[in-house]
Amino acid sequence: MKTYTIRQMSRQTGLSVHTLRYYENIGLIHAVGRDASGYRAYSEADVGWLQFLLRLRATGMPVSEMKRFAEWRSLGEATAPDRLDMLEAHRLRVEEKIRTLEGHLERIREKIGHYRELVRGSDPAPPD
Amino acid sequence: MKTYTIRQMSRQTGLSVHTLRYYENIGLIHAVGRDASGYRAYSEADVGWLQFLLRLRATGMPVSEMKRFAEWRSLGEATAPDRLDMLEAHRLRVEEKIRTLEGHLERIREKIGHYRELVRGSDPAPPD
DNA sequence: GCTTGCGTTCGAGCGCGCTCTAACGTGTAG
DNA sequence: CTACACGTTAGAGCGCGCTCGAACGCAAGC
Repeated sequence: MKTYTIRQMSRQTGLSVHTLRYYENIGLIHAVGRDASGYRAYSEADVGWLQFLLRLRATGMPVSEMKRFAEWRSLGEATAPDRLDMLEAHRLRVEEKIRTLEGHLERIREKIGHYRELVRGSDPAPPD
Repeated sequence: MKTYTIRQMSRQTGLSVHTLRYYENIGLIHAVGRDASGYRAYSEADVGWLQFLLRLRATGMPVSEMKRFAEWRSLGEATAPDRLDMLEAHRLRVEEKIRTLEGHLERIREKIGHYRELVRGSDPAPPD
């Protein structure tokens, strides 16, 4: 069974080694294996889990909530409904966030339109 | 010419009065008028500007960048091209961000699908 | 066997964007 | 004239999510 050092893990996930240890400390990553000399030995499953965590982070889930999720996960399948609820709530928030961003984006485009006119209008010596 | 107290402004924008003063301190809002007793008297233009600032914030522009924009704005029309450039760069970032979020969202939906199966499968006594 | 490099823990520090406190001035109602 | 709400400033403090430093251990090459 292939394992990864913390450095390899850092490269795989883009997280710093500091952050990897931090995530473990605060309970986001549970029970990372150790090799003979006490070094962390991450499994493939850990890679997948971290990538999932990063997805949650990237979509704006607060670390505190990710912690709850991680806790439930470590408690086994009985908590699957709770995790499902959390994910669905999160999905709604992300969908809402995208809609909001799209609204803002449209207004920013309008603003850019105004600026384009302004800049074009005040250009010294327009071509033709 | 209608003006607003800081409290009215707070209600209009959703920013706290603390934050309104903070924004002024750090240079995001320039030259707010004062009434006879030294109280801030925000103009309609200030409202519009703040709403624009909030749009930039909500789309993830860092305050430091907003400061540069505000500075340029206070320097007059000559800086319009700079502001246009900044807005276009920002627009690209927002568009990219939305795409990224949509990608993550899709994977989260898949995860939810897996959880639904898991939860459904382990349900005690499913109906029919 | 010593250097070099990667690993360990624990705890302090930091950057961002606010948020709040203290001490004090203003203005209207009773 | 007093109460009380609302305003002012300068500056300290905070919550989040890392990020880094100090002091130390293990291991592979010269």
